[in-house]
Amino acid sequence: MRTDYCGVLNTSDIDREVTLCGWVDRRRDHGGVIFIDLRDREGIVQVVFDPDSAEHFTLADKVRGEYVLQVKGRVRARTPETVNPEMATGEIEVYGLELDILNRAETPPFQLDEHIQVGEDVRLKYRYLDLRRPEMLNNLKLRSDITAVLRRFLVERGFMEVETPILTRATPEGARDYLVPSRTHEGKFFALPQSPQLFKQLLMISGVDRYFQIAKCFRDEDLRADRQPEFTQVDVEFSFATEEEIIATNEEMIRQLFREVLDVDLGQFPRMPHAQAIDKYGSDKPDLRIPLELVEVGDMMTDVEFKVFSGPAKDPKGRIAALKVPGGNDKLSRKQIDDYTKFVGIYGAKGLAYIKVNNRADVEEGLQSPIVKFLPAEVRRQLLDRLQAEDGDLIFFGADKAGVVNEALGALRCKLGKDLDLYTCDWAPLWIVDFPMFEETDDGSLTPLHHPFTRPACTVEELQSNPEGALSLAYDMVLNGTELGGGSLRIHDAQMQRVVLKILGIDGQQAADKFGFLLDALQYGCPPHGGLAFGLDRLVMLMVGGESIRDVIAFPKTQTAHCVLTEAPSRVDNKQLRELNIRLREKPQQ
RNA sequence: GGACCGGUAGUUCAGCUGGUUAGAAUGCCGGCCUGUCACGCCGGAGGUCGCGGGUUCGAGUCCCGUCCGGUCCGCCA
Repeated sequence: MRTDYCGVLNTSDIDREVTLCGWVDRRRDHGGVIFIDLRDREGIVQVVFDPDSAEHFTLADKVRGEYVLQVKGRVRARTPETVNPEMATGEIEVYGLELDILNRAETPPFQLDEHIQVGEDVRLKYRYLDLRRPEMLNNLKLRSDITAVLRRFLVERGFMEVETPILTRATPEGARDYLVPSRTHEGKFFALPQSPQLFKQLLMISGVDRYFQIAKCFRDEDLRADRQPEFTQVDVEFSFATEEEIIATNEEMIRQLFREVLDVDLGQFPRMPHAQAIDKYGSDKPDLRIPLELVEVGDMMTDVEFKVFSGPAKDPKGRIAALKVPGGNDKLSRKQIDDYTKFVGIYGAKGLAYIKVNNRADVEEGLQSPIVKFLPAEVRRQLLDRLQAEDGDLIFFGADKAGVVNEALGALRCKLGKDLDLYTCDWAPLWIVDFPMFEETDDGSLTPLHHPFTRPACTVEELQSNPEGALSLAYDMVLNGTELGGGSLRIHDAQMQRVVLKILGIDGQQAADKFGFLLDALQYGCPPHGGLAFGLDRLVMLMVGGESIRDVIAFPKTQTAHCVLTEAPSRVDNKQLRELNIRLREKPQQ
């Protein structure tokens, strides 16, 4: 019977008899002594077979090749002069007494050494070997620990885990759905859930007043390093709770998670209104580790002889913001500034004006910039005062539609933080609150900033008279510039729900078609309720310090939503297609 | 839908302005040595330079197309 893990053995185990199972990680044969680095999910230990051991000869015959082994042996200290404490195999070794070869193995297609970076496609094709690497196994283990802590936290507070359907109904808005054709209902389709949102609201009506679920969600949109087509939400909902209770409970949950898993105290999370986040950071998920802020300077630019500035300054939808990089003169070369100009171009900025503050006291000669000649001395002085600029500072400007300025300077702020390593702390959590209810799309119509079931922070009458100005009772948890989770109080009143849908351009008939079951349900005594959902993959990624959620998902997809390992998606038999009443337009190529 | 980076040995990469037989490290195979630990030494095998087309006397290298992997914009209520 398996009793031990290689990697957790230490000096306190000396003289213990152990049974180990694992893979041969490396093998050496020195002076008749055979050394095997045996790897299991916890790490590696060196097993020694000396020539006097009967098992030695079993192995010596087969000293080539790869194996899955079971070893019985005794833990002992290494002789001090031969121990290299920096080596992965540590201070102890196992003296092998018995050896069973459980299976043969091919040489792995790539080396599992930690110091060799292997390409993503090879790793994914042989994911089962990639996961054998300690850092990947550690990521999976941490993910398991994290869900264990979250489950325990929620269950202890009376939350009930309820599973909701994977085969469900297409929702008309939001992301593109993954569809599943129905065999028994010709021409009809299930959709995979983008989130359990509506089901958890229905559960509130059922009286499940504290619900949670660790739920798979599916969205057929293009992938990113932090976006996979299937991902996991920690979904939580409360009946009869205030926004304050919901925020406090979830904040405590994340705080406890960090305390237990990482031994990190996150402290109390600050709260910031959405409008302030946009003003100061150009983002609704600001990275507060970076001590840079956008400063509004549009008011002093309305009359300057520089249309790039005066235009947006006079445009009610325009914005001019400045971003001061303290000491940036020395830190940033001309080429880097050019690169940043290109960088903000990605977000639609047409340029990136800047001023180098060489001598703050001399506004005539002390400022170095392609644009400073357009600014009167008085404006220069005002500008330097407002930014509290000092000699050596570099000031970037964004001037455009507000959306472009926010996107561009918000992204530049994060890039500068990273490039110049400006981080002031390891963890910067916060809540974003007071979201607008709607945002305007390009064609002038309104779309929900959160989702159409979010409760407005106003009455039906106020909402109808000024929908653009309405705020919602929504909140996002942000950590280090990543949106970890978001939620809201929901609409529990059928009348309010109809009004919101109407503002979104969904009339009664459409609403009945699309959300009829929800509107019906709201009439049967829906308690006031609200909740939120965390992106588990992003949370785990941040906690393990990963760059991509692929590193915390056992079997992720590539950027084209392809599984290199199973080669899914794949063609299916014509028989299957016929049963589903699907005919392909073109003959599939083999 | 778009921008950018990459694709050369099992793996990680080098290969300049086009010019002999495409290299290194590591892994693999064989031998030697050795309480070694990213051991060491000697030898060997291993490549349709992603694919297709074009330019050229000549293409890994230049051009066009395409596929794959990645980063990002759009998209992601």
